Amino acid sequence: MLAPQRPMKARRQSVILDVVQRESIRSQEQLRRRVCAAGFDVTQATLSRDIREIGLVKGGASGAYLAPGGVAPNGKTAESLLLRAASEYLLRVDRVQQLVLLHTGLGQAQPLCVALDAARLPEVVGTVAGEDTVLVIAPDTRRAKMLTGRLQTAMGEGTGQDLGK
Amino acid sequence: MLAPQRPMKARRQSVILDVVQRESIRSQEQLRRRVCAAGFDVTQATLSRDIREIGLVKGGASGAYLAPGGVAPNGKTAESLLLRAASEYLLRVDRVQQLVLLHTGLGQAQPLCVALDAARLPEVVGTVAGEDTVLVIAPDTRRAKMLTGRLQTAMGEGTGQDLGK
DNA sequence: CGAGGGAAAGAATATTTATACAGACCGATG
DNA sequence: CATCGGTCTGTATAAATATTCTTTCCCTCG
Repeated sequence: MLAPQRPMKARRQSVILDVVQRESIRSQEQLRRRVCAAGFDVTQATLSRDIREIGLVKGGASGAYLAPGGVAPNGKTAESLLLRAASEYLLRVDRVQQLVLLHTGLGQAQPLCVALDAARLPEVVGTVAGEDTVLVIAPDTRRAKMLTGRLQTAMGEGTGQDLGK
Repeated sequence: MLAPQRPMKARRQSVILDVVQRESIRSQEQLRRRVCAAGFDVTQATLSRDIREIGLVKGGASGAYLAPGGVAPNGKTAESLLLRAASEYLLRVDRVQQLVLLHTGLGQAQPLCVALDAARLPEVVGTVAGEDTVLVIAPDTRRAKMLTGRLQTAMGEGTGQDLGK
């Protein structure tokens, strides 16, 4: 033990929660890298214990770690909230004609969908939130493409595909 | 493999869901014993795959497997409710590429849609319920086919519930 | 001050879970 | 019928996770 350990554990666990909500974490090793990058030098064993204490849950279709209750970030303007939600929840964007599929971690489609609705973008006619995906119906293919690009930018880097089926 | 494997998988997964809800299962080996006892000779590998498909989640304070979305106190799972809803309302299933159309009697699309959403199937990205039709968007054609088959089976099997209870 | 207790965490390891691979089994097709 | 394509599964194994054991650091008493 080198580092001081007063509120250490609590802060670390908070970081863990944050990381897990921000991106899709599928192993403790992957998580460890993130947490280390955030300045906490931890081992897998400790993470295993932390995860249990926090009550994180692993599995679902995505196989990622999830926070049980879901998340509710505090309000900003609709637009900035959407950007924030996109950067936080959005994992991938696909488009099929005028339909856009937004992929998130399990249970995160709902908050993203709410943010998207609230933003009232002209490209969005309607949305349907699944468990880990939001279906967005755009007026036409052109605007679906616009939306796709916009969200991919917000996401940070576009990993999505654009199948024209 | 000697036994026939028609709706095998679906039944087995349904049993898994039941077992997991009935008692605290903390490992696949433990689950395997229960499922075997229910008449399904199955290996850990298959359970691992089933668990992912069903969308079960492991962790939390208990470290047990959980059905996402909480547990119904009366013991009815979202899955069994869906089977019941399907057998009751579903008249026909069509598929067009990755879109699945569920036909019901007038005014019955909504309840079926609710059941479908609650089941959180991995093949279901999102749903839109009309008056007598539910549109289901699957991630791709393959899973749309899976869903189609599954629902047609449920539709044919009248009373939905399985053996072993 | 010097036990004694307890939380915290690393190292090593046991246990558990996911996966690569291959075989069996349809169903459709030519 | 032979073949191809798909799904489903078991076996063996890799990968991931939980746990045991041990040490280090505070505290709190006496």
